[in-house]
Amino acid sequence: MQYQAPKGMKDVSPKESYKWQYAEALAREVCAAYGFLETRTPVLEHTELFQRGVGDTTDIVQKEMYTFLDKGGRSVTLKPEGTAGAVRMFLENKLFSEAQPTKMYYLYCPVFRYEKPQAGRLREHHQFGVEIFGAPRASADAEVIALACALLGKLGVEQLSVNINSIGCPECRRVYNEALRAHLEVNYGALCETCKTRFEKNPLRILDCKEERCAAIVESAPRVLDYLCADCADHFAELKSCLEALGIAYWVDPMIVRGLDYYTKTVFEIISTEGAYKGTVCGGGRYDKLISELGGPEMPAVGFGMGMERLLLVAESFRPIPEPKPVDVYVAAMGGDARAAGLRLVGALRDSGVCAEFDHVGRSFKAQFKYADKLGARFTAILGEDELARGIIKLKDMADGVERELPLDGVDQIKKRIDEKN
RNA sequence: GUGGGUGUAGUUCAGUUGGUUAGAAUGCCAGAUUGUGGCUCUGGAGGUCGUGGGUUCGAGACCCACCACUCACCCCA
Repeated sequence: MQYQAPKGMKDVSPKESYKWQYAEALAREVCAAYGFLETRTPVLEHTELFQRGVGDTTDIVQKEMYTFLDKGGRSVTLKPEGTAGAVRMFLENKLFSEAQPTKMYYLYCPVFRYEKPQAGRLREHHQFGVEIFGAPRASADAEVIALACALLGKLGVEQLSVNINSIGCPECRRVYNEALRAHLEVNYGALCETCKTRFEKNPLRILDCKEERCAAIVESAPRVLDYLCADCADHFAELKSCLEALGIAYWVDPMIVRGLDYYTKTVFEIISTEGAYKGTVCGGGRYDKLISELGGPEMPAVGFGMGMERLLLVAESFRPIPEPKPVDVYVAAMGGDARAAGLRLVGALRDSGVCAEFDHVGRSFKAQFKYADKLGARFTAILGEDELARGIIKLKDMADGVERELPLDGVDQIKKRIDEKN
């Protein structure tokens, strides 16, 4: 094979695009019901945006970004996640001066991370994400969680677990970090190498470590939830009661910390617990400091990102995605004049909203029938010299083989027969 | 970045200790039916055996390197 897509990048072929369109249509439906509007931002942003927004210490920024110099010598980066670009758009368009909150979503947003690809994790993937800016109350956190659950429900994903946690604001986190360090210090020698470097920079991340020895140490560590300040504790309590009000079952998982530095207070993950693909489908949280960190006003924010490739894997492990409707009528014409008449018929049918197909290969009648069958055509309109001379077509019902003569210009009658069938 | 597995037709795969012209199924095209699909039968097209080197009289098979895919780890969606 001479050319292939770059490593970790995958095509969506015409045969499978219906799956994406199905999920996208449902996502738009849910977003509309929840009052979110779509935003579209560039695939590229200035590198500083992510260094500042995602966090210099994260693995994403340190080693996973597609960063390069453009012809003007500026360092630009393919989006490694969706939020920073949305915030930049919000600020650049001065949307903060409108009535708040601003609720928006993005669909099929390509994001890039340079890492070794594996199941459900490519170098390029596409995100569905939502953000609410300017909404301090926990009902907003609950709303984005509810939105995610609603979409998953519509896709047939029933077995899921909503895991929530709070990592507090910078103030209570500082207190907690000290307590955590004090606990970890005793066992410092036993930590894995990466965790030793995390110890100074970001001890919270050690909670997330999958190394057995680290997990053992962390087990007895103090919990963030016990160190929340009054404001953050209230917020978390409010979140729980909002979720209860919305009828969303949840688990509090104090080990969720998320990989991005910008989170404050609420963090959450939605995990598929059954089916062929188990794992996180949706992750998000609150990031009250990010907008000001990127040069905007002090304004709270909450949102989530959902990898669409993974979403489709999960959805399909529960229930097949419905295939699009097949061709309504295949027009099989043979002979020069008949083909011309057939083309006119196809055009007229299409104008009236019928999905009509025509032969562009030069197949025999027989082969055209075969092909019509392959396309799943409900009807085949037969138009040969005889029919043309009589000004009719024979409309064959492919399911029972019954043919019926209809006038060649009888688009309405053909359409009526098709509508009866649908 | 670390460690495993796998690369043979469009696809899924056989291919014996290294031995003639690399096979099957499926899909595609055509014919049987000169104007009628699905079922059946017959035929056809389709392969630089991932790439490059090496061992050998002889390599799809053995050795080395590279590339790709894939799974796990790290991390994360």
